Amino acid sequence: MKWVKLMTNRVRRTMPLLPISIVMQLTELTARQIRYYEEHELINPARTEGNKRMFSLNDVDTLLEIKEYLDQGLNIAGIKKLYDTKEIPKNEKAEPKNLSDAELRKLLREELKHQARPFEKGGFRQSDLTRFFK
Amino acid sequence: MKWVKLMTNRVRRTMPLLPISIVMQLTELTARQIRYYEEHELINPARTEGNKRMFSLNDVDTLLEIKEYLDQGLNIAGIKKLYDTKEIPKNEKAEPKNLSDAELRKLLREELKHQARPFEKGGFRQSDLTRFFK
DNA sequence: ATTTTAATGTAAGAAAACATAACATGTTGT
DNA sequence: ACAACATGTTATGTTTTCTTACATTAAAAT
Repeated sequence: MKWVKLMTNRVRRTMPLLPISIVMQLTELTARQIRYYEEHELINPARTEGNKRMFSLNDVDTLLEIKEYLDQGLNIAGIKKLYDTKEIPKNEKAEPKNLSDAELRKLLREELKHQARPFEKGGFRQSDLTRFFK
Repeated sequence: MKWVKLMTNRVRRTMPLLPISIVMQLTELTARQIRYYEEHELINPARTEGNKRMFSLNDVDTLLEIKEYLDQGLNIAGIKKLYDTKEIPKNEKAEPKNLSDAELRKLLREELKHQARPFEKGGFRQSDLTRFFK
């Protein structure tokens, strides 16, 4: 059952949750910029069935990085080279990748349920999604 | 500076990030159900300028709770009574609430920056939003 | 000093996602 | 059988996001 931990860990950071409007607020980038960076393959946000971009927390991280790099004077090409050079997460390809989105979300919820949280100052919630984001 | 910790802690759980489509997936509730629960004041999702609902992680938690309670045979009225009875988080009102959304997001980003993360198996990110969700 | 190029701004038109409202349906309790 | 509750469904309008194309601005190259 070790892989479940690894899995949910990866899932919660890679699950596409955020629409572009929120990412704009979080990163203070314009939609144009975000799409431009995608065009140049610095990010690869998921798409809904209707073709709308959906971003993961990892995507947001990357965008914040890109912003910093640009501030530091790098250009897109340089940043891309940086990313291309980064060692590819080897574990990534070893993991069972053939899980549907639905299955992954179910996984998340399941672990939610089974990790009963004792109490909390302000109430007595039974479940808490936020535990999956660190 | 202690309140910043408290603040970001509260912020990351109450910041409206998720559109209803994602919440539907996360909770396996229909849009109709979610709106119905809001109508009966079990949740109170934020709204965009254009009136679209935006949900926080706390909202998702609450929805998962509601689902469980309904499964357990409670009805809306019962659940509402439960929530109304819950002690109101006293600290809530003591905290400086007069911060704009923009300021709160800035706060988040700032703390991101200053908490430089050493390294990571798969790369060398400089910032990481996910740290704000636990 | 022009001219390119890179990054971003802006506008138009179409489609997706979401809103409210009204009516329909299936369950449960009386 | 009826009433109330929870949810489904459909219609219609608005907001958000998409792609594409052209404009602008600043830096780099000529």
